[in-house]
Amino acid sequence: MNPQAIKVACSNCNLRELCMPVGLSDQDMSRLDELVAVRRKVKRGSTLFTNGEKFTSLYAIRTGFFKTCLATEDGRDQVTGFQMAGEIIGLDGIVNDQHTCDAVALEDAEVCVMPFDRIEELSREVNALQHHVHKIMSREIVREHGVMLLLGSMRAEERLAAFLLNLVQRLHARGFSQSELVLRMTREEIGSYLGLKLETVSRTFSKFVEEEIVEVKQRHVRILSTEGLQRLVNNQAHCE
Amino acid sequence: MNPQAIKVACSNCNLRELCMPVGLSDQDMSRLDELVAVRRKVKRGSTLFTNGEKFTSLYAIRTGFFKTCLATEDGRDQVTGFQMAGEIIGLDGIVNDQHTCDAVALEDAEVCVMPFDRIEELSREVNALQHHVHKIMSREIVREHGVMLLLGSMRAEERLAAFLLNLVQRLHARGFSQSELVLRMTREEIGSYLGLKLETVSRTFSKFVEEEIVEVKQRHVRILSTEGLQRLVNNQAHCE
DNA sequence: CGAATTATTGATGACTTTCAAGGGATGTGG
DNA sequence: CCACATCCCTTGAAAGTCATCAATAATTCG
Repeated sequence: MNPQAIKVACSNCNLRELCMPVGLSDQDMSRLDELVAVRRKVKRGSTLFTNGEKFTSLYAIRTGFFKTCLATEDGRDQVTGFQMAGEIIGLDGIVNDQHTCDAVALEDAEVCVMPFDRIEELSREVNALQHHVHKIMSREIVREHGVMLLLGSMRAEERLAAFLLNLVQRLHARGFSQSELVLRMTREEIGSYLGLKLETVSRTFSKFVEEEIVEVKQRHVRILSTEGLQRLVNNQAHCE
Repeated sequence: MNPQAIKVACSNCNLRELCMPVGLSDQDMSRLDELVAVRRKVKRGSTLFTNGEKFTSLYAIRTGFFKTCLATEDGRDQVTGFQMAGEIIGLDGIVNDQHTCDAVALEDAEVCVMPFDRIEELSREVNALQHHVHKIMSREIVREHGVMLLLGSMRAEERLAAFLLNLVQRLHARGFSQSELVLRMTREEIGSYLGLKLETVSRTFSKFVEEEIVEVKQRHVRILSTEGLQRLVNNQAHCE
């Protein structure tokens, strides 16, 4: 059986509270089932879309873990985000009808493909969907403001602490532990996201271990003191 | 006469190509005139909206110049953008029905107030408006990706060069010079946006002057070598 | 005109990067 | 199932970049 032919139904999806509007009538909900054209599997290491590619759809992550990253001709490189189940990617492509970054699966993944013209069509008829789409985009804008604050005003320790707290909080919202996590990305990818070199990320992890804030075994991280991380992020030391 | 009572019409506005969809029928265009409830004047130094304030409207800048900035309780501070005539601000407020940053006028300004529920209503009926709203939000997301690249991977000179090029390019799109500009913000505000201290911004300006890339007299900047700035931004030196 | 804000410049120091080397982990093919 | 190649991570030493502290000058605004 072709996996792409599997009948898709948001109304039955256990992630729907993450990607869909809440409080829909049954009628509206069943209309939303039309949103997802197909599902698509993406192997670890391969791309869901790439810079320059024509934009057609938004993608809701069902399983797996992605990074989005910019690569300029002159060799600069920036991870702009890490995305997990229930999150929507592809918003960058709307403005110029083509994607402006790469979305790379960091582990085998599956996404729901939602053709954007269908989203716009349904949005005109289902008010809750319309508003939901607006909220998703606004949320991404606000998230990026936070990253700008991080990159613009935090030191290495603070950045990594904020990063870990953010990750674990999102994982917890998905039913995972509040204190344990498995990083799906390399030190280099973390560094790129945080505006640091991989050695700095590694050293900062080591420092946290020394201070008994976390335990680290390669990509397995156990947070021993959430407050310790919080204190770092809220540090007043470097502010006027 | 109450200035807020002035009859507002996007269809006659000389900025409409900047904030409105293009290629509308006369009929749709006249419908869009309903979008703008009133205009509002904002004195230099005062805020259009502030963090925590209830979100009601998006704002199209008619005249003047704004900064948007985040301020956390622990004293961190980050300018997230500078906005000029024809640009839309307030998108951050949609997701949680309240603004998450401050919008401060850096010179006396006037904005068109567009109640968001009216935008959503009209969006359902005028497809071009719906798509335009999506594009504006997507554009903001892409812009922020660019800022992340800047903050995450560029050195001071490169950041300031990119900043100047971006500013002058936007001003040029509004009919101003390609080579001369008046900064509306302080060195500290530039620094906050670029993740640098004001002294570093000042020093970097001085270095550019020494290298005869720009002339600087306080806030008046004349670009002598756009290519020089471009070369800095596209520098391969710090990339793998 | 004077106070306050803004900008410049120098000296010093902190933090991060760069360069380098070695150890572990992972995965593939024999 | 082991061996080997590759990738990833850690750690040290040195260098570079930017921040901080401080003093002065220029400008703006009431």
